[in-house]
Amino acid sequence: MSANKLVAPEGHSDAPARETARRARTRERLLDAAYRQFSEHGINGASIEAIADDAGFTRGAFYSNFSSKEELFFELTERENRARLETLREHFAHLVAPLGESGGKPAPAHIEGIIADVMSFQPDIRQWCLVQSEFRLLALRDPEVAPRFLAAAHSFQRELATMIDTAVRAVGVRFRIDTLDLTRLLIDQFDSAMQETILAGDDDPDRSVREKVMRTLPLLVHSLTTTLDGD
Amino acid sequence: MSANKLVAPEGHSDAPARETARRARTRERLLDAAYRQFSEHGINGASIEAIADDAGFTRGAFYSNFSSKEELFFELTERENRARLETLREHFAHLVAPLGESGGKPAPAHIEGIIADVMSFQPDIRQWCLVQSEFRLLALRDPEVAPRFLAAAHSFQRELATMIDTAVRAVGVRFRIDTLDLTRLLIDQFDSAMQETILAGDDDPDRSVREKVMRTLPLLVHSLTTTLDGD
DNA sequence: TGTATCCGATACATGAGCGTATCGGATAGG
DNA sequence: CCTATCCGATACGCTCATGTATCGGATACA
Repeated sequence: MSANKLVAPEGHSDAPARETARRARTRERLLDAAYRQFSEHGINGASIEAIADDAGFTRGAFYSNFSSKEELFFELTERENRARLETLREHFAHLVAPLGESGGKPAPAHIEGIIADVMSFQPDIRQWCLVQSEFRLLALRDPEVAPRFLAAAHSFQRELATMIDTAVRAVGVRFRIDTLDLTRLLIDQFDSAMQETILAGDDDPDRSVREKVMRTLPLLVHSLTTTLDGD
Repeated sequence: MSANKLVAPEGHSDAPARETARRARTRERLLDAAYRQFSEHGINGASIEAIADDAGFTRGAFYSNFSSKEELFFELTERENRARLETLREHFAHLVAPLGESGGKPAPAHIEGIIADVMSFQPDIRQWCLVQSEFRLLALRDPEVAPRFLAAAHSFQRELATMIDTAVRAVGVRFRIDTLDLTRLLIDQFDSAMQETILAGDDDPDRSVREKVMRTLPLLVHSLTTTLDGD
């Protein structure tokens, strides 16, 4: 019975972090494995042993790093959300750079393409969609996790909304509805396309999703936009 | 070791149904219990014993009526889908009756209200949403169940699309996009509102969903419609 | 009312997953 | 190189869910 965690190991520092590089690595590997297992079997269907196995460990490693499957799941969603926001920002930066360079405003008709570009760049669509669905379902059932899910969803929505907003301003059009509402609408459409694609058993899901989105999004965006000069 | 099912009990009738009223009742009770249990704990989280208990039986009754939890789940979704389609049709019939009676066409501006009415009348929103989400997630993961889910979803979409189509014709407007696409869009919006409502922990979900839908749907429908006389 | 059949209850065996206590190799610090 | 500590592996006991085989009461029918 060791008293490792019971007494703070630091004398004067208030940083509780006592993480070895080794520990961090195994945590990452466990998270990676959890990503695979959760997306394939769901949070209830994936056993702790299966996750540890997939990561190349035994359950001992798991219990040394996490206290429960839920904790692991939430850490996973946080990590992935961070990563998504990061790639989203990067991708957007690459997109708006040429807009400023060319000097003149691009054709407003291209706004749909820009929006589609911003949203379509989602690597690993399938796994992400599955884990996200699992997260949502968990949140729908359990009032305790609902705030977590809503926080993640909202932060993503806000981020994307400001991006769409600046892109739209740069192009010189406005929407007839609140940008955040529109963003939610677009996200819903995107999610729906993702799910349909997966359900159809389509290979190359990324391309298929983009095609699906582009089938209705242009008219939708067009119908909801107006130029800054009037109607 | 009885040979009940091994030999067809009928001499000349080709109807394989040998269902007692008793048997049918216990099946219904089991399905009801499964509805509650699946919506609360998910298909993986609900044990067979819990379902049987909830129905007031033991597992013996379950195994006497179903061969697996999946079979039970699919029968449940089929039963509920039938019920949904039924109430949808009924509700629509009540809605269009006054349209024909009054002789004149109602104001096209009311088309959004009609659509919202048609879609909003969904009893037991919460449980249905949860089971539906579970079904979708299962289908996303398992290519074997994807067709089942798609079949149910598409039949619902088609039904609703024809309803919207006739309602729209009666009112005298047209959509600028394919009716089926629009229907899907509306269903997505409706589902999204349902989920948000549940996530917010709102009581009286039915009212809340309708409010949410009405916040964006009118403008959306308006932007996508055009009168039959031109633009 | 008597009897054959149906159907849900009960008992049992089995396996999977979980959490903990403990061990031993790896690693960092001197 | 030596030692204290860390951390993942192993072994154990336990609970819960499953599937089956069998039993006994209910039900239909004469």
